[in-house]
Amino acid sequence: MRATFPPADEQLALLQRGAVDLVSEADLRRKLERSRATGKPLAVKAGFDPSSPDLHLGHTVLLRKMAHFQRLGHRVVFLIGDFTAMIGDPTGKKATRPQLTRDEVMANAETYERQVFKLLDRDSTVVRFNSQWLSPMGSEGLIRLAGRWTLARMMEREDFRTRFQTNQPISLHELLYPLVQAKDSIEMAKLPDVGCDVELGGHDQIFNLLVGRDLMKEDGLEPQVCLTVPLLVGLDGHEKMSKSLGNAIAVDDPPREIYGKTMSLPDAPMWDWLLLLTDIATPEIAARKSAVERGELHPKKVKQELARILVAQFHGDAAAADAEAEFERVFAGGGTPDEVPEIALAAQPLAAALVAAGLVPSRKEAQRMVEQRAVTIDGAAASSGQQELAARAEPYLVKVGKRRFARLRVG
RNA sequence: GGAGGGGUGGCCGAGCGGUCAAUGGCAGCAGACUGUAAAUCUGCCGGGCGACGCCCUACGAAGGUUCGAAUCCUUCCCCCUCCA
Repeated sequence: MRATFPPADEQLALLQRGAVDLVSEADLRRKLERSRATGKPLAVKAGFDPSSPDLHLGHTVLLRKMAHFQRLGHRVVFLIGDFTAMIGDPTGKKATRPQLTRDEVMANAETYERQVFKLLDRDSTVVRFNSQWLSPMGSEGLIRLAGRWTLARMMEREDFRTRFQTNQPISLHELLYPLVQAKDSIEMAKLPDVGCDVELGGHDQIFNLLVGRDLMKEDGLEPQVCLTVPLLVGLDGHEKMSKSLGNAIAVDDPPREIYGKTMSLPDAPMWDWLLLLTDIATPEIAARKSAVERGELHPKKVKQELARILVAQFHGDAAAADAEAEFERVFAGGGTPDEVPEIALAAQPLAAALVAAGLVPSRKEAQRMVEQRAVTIDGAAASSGQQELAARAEPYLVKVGKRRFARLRVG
């Protein structure tokens, strides 16, 4: 089957949207033109670490870029770094990650696939595991690989350099990571059913991607084009989105949560989110931004549009509409969510009940919440943590803070 | 291999025998104001309890000295610097 591709310029426009690095544009254009001429789609590589399989919006920036390639008729290779994950990457300072077993890796990989195909087209996606070529390499192969780079060149990488300069530890095996990743590209390029024309990554990956490009050249292979996307800012509006920082929206989050969390995003990063997470045309985003700056458009409106789009992306339009209606009713209207979890408890003091219901982590905390008038029972502020929640036919409607609700059925 | 510096609550960082659950900053939580935005103001910010007092756990780990230790001693683990 000979595919037909749009003109290279047209393709470039989409592919460069939101991109940070593109090395090089000329190479990419050449590859695009060749694939047009031959009808052979490009192979686009992106690697994923299977140690924490919960995808969040930060990952989807990259996945969406992969989807852009697919939309243009190209093929993506979803590379699961099972080999590297089993080594266990201790980069994150103290958090020495537990080594994953084969079974855990496979289970995580499955979880990945389930989430990933919300955004990617299954038919034009190839899933690979890098243990396929890294395992047989052995220590000899690894040493040979290490011999292909120098410390000086490795220290060109910014995070290594700053860690070195600030006397932070750098484990030797961390130095191997860029090389191993490069090895992935080399091996994939050699496999006829895989290939590696372009490698995608977050902006923090640019060094690794470029090592791959260099080593491919050295091996006489056609070098990969390196394309990076920005790291998405998380809900705090400051740090990059990550599960461990608690500032993430997970792909698996329920619709109303995606909507609500999005609405809590500070205004400033909202424009980046529109660019990186939606298909709204760039000029239209700019138009909204200037309208907001002129005071002609309320920023909340724009954020709601963003929230709707994000929910729809993962749960469909109906869910988006529902989430918005719910949001307006509960937060703008001060109402009660229509789905409040109901929890059955024995009669006990309020503070204990809040803990039992999972609304607060400890009784101390419950006590504090009550003292700060943040706890409401049936609409009235609770007066004391010791107050007894007596058995009652009707459940108590309890609210803690702005967004924690529960119906406590006490019997 | 040698010499020296250091490991404190989510992070940074004071304390260096009692008055230390541990100053301060950041982050976080709650309240006010709002648009579940930002900024600002206020309060909270280890846990438990018959609870404005008491108890438990906590200052890398384990022992010890002492009426009493985050603070002193011993051993161990880890990090960093300089020399080789």
